[in-house]
Amino acid sequence: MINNLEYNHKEVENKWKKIWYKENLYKTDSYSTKPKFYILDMFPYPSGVGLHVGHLKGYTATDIVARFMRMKGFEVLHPMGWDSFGLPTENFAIKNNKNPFDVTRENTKAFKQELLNAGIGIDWNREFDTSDELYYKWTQWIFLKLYNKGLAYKKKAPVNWCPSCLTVISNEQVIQGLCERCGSMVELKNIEQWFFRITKYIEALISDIENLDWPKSTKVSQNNWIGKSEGVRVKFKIKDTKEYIEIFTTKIETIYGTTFIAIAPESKYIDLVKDKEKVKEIENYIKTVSPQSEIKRKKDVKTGFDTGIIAINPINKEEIPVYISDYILMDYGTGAVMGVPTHDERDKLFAKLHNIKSREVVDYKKGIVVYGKYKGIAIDVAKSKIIEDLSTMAKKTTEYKLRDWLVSRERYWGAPIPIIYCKKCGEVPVPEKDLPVLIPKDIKDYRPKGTPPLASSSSFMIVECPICSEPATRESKTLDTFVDSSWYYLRFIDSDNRQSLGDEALFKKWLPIDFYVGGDEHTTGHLLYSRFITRVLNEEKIITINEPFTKLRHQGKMFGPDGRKMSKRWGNVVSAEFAEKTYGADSLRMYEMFMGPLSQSNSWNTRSIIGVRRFIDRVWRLQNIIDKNTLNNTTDYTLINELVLSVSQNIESGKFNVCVSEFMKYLNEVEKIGSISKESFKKFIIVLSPFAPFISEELWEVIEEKYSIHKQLWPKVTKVIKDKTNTYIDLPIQINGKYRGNIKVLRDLEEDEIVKMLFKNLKFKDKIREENIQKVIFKKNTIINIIFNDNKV
RNA sequence: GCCUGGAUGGUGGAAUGGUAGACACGCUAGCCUUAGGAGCUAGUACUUGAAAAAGUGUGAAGGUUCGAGUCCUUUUCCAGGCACCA
Repeated sequence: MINNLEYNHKEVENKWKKIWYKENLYKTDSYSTKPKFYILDMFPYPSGVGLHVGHLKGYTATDIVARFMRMKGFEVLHPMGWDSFGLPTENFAIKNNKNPFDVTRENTKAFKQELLNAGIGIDWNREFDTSDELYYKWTQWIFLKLYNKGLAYKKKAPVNWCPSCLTVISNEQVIQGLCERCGSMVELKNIEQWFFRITKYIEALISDIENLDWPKSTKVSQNNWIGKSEGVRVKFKIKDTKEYIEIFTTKIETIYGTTFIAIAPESKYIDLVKDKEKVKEIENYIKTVSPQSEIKRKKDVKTGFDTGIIAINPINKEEIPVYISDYILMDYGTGAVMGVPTHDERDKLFAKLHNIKSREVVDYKKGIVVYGKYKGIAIDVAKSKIIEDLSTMAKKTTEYKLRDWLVSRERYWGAPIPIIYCKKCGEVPVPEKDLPVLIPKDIKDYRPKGTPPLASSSSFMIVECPICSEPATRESKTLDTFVDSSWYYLRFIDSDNRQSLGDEALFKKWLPIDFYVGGDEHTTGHLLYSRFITRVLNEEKIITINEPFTKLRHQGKMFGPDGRKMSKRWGNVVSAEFAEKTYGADSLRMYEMFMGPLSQSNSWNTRSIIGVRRFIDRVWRLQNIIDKNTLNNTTDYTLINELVLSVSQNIESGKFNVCVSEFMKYLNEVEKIGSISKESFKKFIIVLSPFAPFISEELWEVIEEKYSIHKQLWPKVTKVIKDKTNTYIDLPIQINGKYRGNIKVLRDLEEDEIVKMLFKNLKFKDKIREENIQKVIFKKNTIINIIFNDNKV
């Protein structure tokens, strides 16, 4: 038997986590008539490193909210799954000379055990991982939906190639020119790849983010990534020909200052050069700059080459030179710019290097044009006048930075793209009845080689054409793991469904996700892709929502005790297992919440967790001072009511750190009193249970209540009663706006009564004179501020 | 360069425009103990003071207000994101 002097977390946790799991305590009834609440964590890659204390920060927060909402009478869906396809798992398998299938099984098992150890309340009936055949069948099915709508297409284009991962990666996976996963410098390669047409939904993605309850910074970053800008395309005629070069600018008001044109090395305008000698020289120049990644191009040196072509500025017929330069990006605007050295830093650098003249045409401080036809006119006015003057040579347009999503990968561990190539019929989608297209297991060497590993399996590759039955071959590339994670939140609603992606009525009932928690590193990847896929599935009438995540919050990072990112390299990883063994899961959970606001990053502090552990021990000892006679004690009643009220409010506003301090304050008060009524004790452990599920369940049993505390309703908050202990309050006194102390007054006492009291009060009467009062500011039961018309106080 | 957050004791952090520093860590002193990395009590922003108390104080400078950590303007520094996007 567990004694009541010392809290034995190991024993208590072992006992309850088994019972909870066996009885599936957190099972969600899909068809419940209660109001629904769908709360979700960004599901993890089950990497081999195991779960560290940082992972648990977000999971604990969602667990607290889930438990709170459950007790508030909601049917709560809080599921968990594993993002097991993709590079993290595959690279881990390669490194350890294992098979990705086995690695996934081992790692998900370990992760799941850690979540059980931490007392995270999940409905495990709905668990899946993205490499399950039954899951990726529907990933492929979604691909086919997009294919049939013309939203999945193949094209040859310069794409990002990671020379270490030996695959292409999407723009979103390139961080400052480096591969997100391995940090290698990304190269540009001109190869054929599969894309999803996310750009078709670009305006909806911009406008609909507005009303979401998301952190402002996340909304802003996503919009910056989409990068909408309004401007003008202008045609510059080539001298002595009928040809044009079209440029894009957002500052049409500076067109009078154009002293050159610059085009990208990949630009088709290079064909305008007819001189054979020049063409050769240009080809040599291009070899030195292209194709290569942006980071390789030095930003302070803007190389270039004079093409010899002369362009004519349509606004003033000036003749200007056309250069090729590596600072012009092919895939933005028209791949050509008008060079205005005075009003653009990059043009200035270029002009300086190539001795091109410049001219100031606009004064941005004064907001007026200072050169040309519209000298002295406000910029806004001049803009539209110039566009008018250019007439057919100019066209207002909108440009975006966002490109279509590159989804194919030259890797093994992903969902095969369900396409068949037939010599007769061409590109043929795999019929729905033939899904899933399974990953071949007969591949000896699945490591990346630069060509798709799937291509080495003849049993996989050789197939009958679904149309003509002639021999055909399969597409051997696999899908980006972000395709898997762009729809996983739907599958939890109906995870066992074999007939469809999910039941329509259940989708309608459970979507959207009411609360979503995860790292902010997914802002321009996962979160954007999910919004896109949600829109497509809405158009296909599979779901009825446009936006998947109504409310989103990010958990901050957990750094090591040394303040650095937790990493094997620094030896500063604090494993969840270690923290649980030493201090107990409840202490760990409460400490993670107590450290500060959820969104804030913190360093793990091994010393500080002691404080929470002490609190847990004191909660355990509280059972010794339960007093049946305290039942009618009004202080006891007031205290617990205030606690319930405050914890409710602070959970709702996501201030879990304040909740923990409220529990501590309450305990301090109760210990001072020396006893607690059984009713208050029950309420106390109920409101504590979302934070510390183990000790509260054990104490619930100790006081002989019926299993389980986690099935109880949240205590109702009754208004704090006015009673004798509450009649007097400490009213702060300000004199000339400065705090001078408190006086004890009757609750609800009016202003003049209090002023009278002050003149009699020993502490204040010598400092103030009645005839000098200029003004009194009074807020009932809050503050009184007396202003004197002399400065003698 | 652009965007977004921050800046409060020795530390993590509290604070609907109304007593700044709650709560906790650490530290100091005392008690208890064979022992303490256990427990209990008291103290702990800074300056002056034995104390009572007084003055100062939320990165800096202004402003609004009876009253500002909180609102407004300017500015410095730190963190994060984006970045040759015309």
